[in-house]
Amino acid sequence: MGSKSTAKRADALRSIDAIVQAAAECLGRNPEASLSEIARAAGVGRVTLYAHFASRAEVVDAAMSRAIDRGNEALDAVDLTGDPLVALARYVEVSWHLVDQARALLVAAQRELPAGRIRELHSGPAARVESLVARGRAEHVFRTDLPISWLVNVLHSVMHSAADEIRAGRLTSDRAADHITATVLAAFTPPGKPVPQPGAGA
Amino acid sequence: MGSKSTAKRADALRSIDAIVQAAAECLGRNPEASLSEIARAAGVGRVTLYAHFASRAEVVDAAMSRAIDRGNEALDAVDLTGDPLVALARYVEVSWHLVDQARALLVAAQRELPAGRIRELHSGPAARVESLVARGRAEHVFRTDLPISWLVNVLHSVMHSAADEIRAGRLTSDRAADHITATVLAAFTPPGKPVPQPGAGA
DNA sequence: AACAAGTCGTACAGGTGTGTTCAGGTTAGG
DNA sequence: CCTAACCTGAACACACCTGTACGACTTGTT
Repeated sequence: MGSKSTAKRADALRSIDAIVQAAAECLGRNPEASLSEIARAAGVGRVTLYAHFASRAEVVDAAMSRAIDRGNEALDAVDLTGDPLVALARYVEVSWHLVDQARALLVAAQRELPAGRIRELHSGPAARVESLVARGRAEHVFRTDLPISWLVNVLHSVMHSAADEIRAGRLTSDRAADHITATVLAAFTPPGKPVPQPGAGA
Repeated sequence: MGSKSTAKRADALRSIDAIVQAAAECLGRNPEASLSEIARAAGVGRVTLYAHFASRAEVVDAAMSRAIDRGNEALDAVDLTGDPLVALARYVEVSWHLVDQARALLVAAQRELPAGRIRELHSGPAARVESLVARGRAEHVFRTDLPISWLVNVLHSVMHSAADEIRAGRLTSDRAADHITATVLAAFTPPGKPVPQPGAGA
């Protein structure tokens, strides 16, 4: 495709980037942040924002896409092979606070974007966890008496739970990952089998 | 205190009740439902609402208080003594959809009411679960390597998780309680001990 | 340098929600 | 039955957000 016709100026690209970044931050704090607020946080005029994004939905979409891309990028670097227990711990370590920051943003997206678009954006990261859980089940490490979708949802719920506890001042960031993995690994253990202990390898 | 001076008419009391009830329903569906919407749902003029509640915050507070009271009432009828595992299962059975309905309402409250008020309203139900979890820990049935507040939060998170799954059509209401208890009991199991099986009693 | 692209503040129009006021109709309760 | 309390729709003032239009100024690119 010819990229010559729409040769944007470096100036404009900088503005767009600042806007998307500010949108991710503002919407991450408050899903109903106004465009004025976002523009101000980006250090640009409100009119400039409208010069690059036709509607609020476009801004939300851009911010959401950016967050997903960042997340995918970080998760690509994580080794999810080997012992499912260890792999899951590695996954949690990287993604728990990513998921947290994206939560409020997701709320904004759910109100501004069509459901299909949400699913489209979310399908990438979701598939990663689902296949890991499926593998753990096949290897008899994770329980099979509950649906995969349920287990994945529980994982995300517990990560959100950690974010809540931190906000409430009842948990420190450095202990969050440990709490999450300890909880989830126990929740994923097949009935009758002993809950894995932190020290015990394999 | 003289209650004679403010002898409200039966008419007014009926209106107030209708408003609070409608508020609980509307805010339960949508945390940012307008007062017009609530008044309409209550079958009452918008002005009438303002005759009884000075501000939006007062309406939210009344709706929230009502929901908490209802919840407390229902929970008072639940026997939380005996085997903590069974007691927890009984608690989940009654409260999981109660918690769900109150969730959106809580979101509204968090935006309209001071944090202290929220904590005040929420302290009653919270104490109940906390003491149950504490007892389970004392009896070596629940894990002690994680804080009580964390375990309680996980319980609530998993209940929300179930509500999400139902809304997404991946879970039916009748199976929700089973999924929740199966998950939470495993999550609460001390490391090294086997996770309880549904069929196995005591 | 010079033109186009970008940015800016201001201002306007349309929409929605919040509180308040007012005059007139309805109903409960002594 | 009769009064005061209650309900009502309509209307107003205020605030905020969205989206658009305009003229003037600044900046990047060639």
